[in-house]
Amino acid sequence: MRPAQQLRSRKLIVEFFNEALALLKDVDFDGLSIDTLCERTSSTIGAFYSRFENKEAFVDALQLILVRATRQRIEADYATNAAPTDSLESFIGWIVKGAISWYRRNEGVIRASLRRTNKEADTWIPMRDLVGVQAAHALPYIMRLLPSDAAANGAEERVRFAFQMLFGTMNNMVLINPGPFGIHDPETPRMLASSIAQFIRSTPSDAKRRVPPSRAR
Amino acid sequence: MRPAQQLRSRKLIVEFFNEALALLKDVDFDGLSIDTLCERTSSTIGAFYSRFENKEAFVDALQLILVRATRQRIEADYATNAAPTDSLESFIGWIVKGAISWYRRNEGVIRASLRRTNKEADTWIPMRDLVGVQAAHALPYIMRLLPSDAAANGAEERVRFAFQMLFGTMNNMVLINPGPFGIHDPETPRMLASSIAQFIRSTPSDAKRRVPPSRAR
DNA sequence: GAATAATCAGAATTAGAACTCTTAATCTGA
DNA sequence: TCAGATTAAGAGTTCTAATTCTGATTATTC
Repeated sequence: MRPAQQLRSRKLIVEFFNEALALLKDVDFDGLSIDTLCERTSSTIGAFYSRFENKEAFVDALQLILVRATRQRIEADYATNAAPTDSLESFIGWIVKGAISWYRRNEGVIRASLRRTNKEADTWIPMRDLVGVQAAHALPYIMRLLPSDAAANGAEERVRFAFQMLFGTMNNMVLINPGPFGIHDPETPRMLASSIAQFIRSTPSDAKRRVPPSRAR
Repeated sequence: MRPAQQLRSRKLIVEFFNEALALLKDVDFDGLSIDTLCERTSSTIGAFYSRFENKEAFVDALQLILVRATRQRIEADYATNAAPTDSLESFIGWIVKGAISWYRRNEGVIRASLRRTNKEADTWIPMRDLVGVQAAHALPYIMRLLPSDAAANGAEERVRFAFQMLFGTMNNMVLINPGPFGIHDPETPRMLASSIAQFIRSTPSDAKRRVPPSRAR
C-alpha cells in the first residue's frame, strides 16, 4: 500500500476500507469485486490501484487494521485492570463476553478471513496470533484463580485447549452458523463461559476415573 | 449428473470422484480445476461434461456421496449396538473417537466444504444435518447415562451445545489448524471427550453459584 | 455386421474479474 | 499564478478457468 500524501486520498482510503467492511457482510474476499468497491465509493479503478499494489495487498491491509486494533484493545483492557479477579467464573465470563462482542461487531471480516483461500500463505495467521495474545494474558489470571489441586495437574494445557474450543466454536458459528446456538443469541455467552470454566476446573483424575478404555468404533 | 449407461463411464465417474478427493488434500473447490482433474484421470473435458451439468453439480455430488455414506455408517453403528452404555464418559469417548477418525479420513473434502463460497445456497447444509443426525441418536443414550439431578435441568440444551462445540472445534482444526492441538494429535480425542463430558454433567446451579454478574467489558 | 445410441476428444469460445496505461484533473509550494 | 507533483478516470488488456460444440470412437442391439 502506497501511503497517501494528500487529504483527499487519505479520505478515499478510509472509504475503501469502510465500504469493503460493509460489502463483506454479504460476500467474502473472492466475491469482493474491485469494480463494485469503486462504484460504491464513487471512485474508480485507477484510484484504487494508485493506492494498493493489488487486491491481495488491500485485503491484507484490511485484516491488519482489525488485528492491530484488537491487539491494542486487549492490551489496554489488561493494563487498566478491567479484568475481574474475584472468581474463575467471572473472569471467564468477562473473556467470553468480550470475545463474543468482538465477533458480533466484526462478523463480516472474520467470516471472509476464515474462508480466504490459502494455498501456501496462511492468511489466517495474524488472526490466530490474536488468540495467542489473549491466552497469554489470561493464563496467569486463570492459574491464580484456580484451586491448587486443579492447578497442579496440566491446568495450563487445559486452559489452552479451552481457548481453542472457545474460538473454534465461535469461528464455526460465524462461518456456517450451525445451530442450535448462533453468535447473536443471548444465551451463547453463558453456555460458552460455563462450559469452558467447567473444563478448566476439572482435574485429570476426574476424567481418568470416569473414562474406562472403550472399544474402538 | 447424468447417470451412466455403460460400464466404462461408470468407472470414469468413480475415477473423477476419487481423483477429486485426492486433489482436495491440497486445494479447495475453487482451486480444483476441471482441466487438471481430467488430465489426472487421463480423461477429457468432454467426458467430464457429458456426465456433469457443471462443476458445481460435480461438487454437490461429491459432498452428497460423503454425507450419504456417513449417515449410513452412523445408523448402522447405532443399529448394531456398537455404542458403549456403561458410562457417560465411555459413550462420549466413543462418539468423539468416531468423529475424529471421520475428520481425519475426510479432511480434504471437509476443509473444502467449509470453505466453499456460499452466496445464497448454503452448501454446508448437508454436512450440518449430519451433526443433527448424530445428536439425535446420541441424545437418548446420554440422558439415560446422566444422574437424575444433572438430567433434570436443561441437560438436553447442554448436550446440543456440547455437540456444537465438539464439531465447531474440529471444523476449526481442519480449517485453520489453530493449535495447540491438531486433528491428528493423539491427545486431541481425550481432551475433547473429557471437556464435553464435563460440561454435560454440570448442573446449571454449578454455574449460577459460581458466576456472579461481572461488569461489561 | 450394420445401424443406432452412448460416450469421448479436445480445440475453440466465453465470461468474469483483476489489472494496466494513458490522459485529465487537482493540489501544493514558491 | 504557475510548474511540478500527486492523484483520479476509465477504456482497454490480459489472464484464467469453466463451458460449448462438432466430429470421432466405442458399445449395444437386432
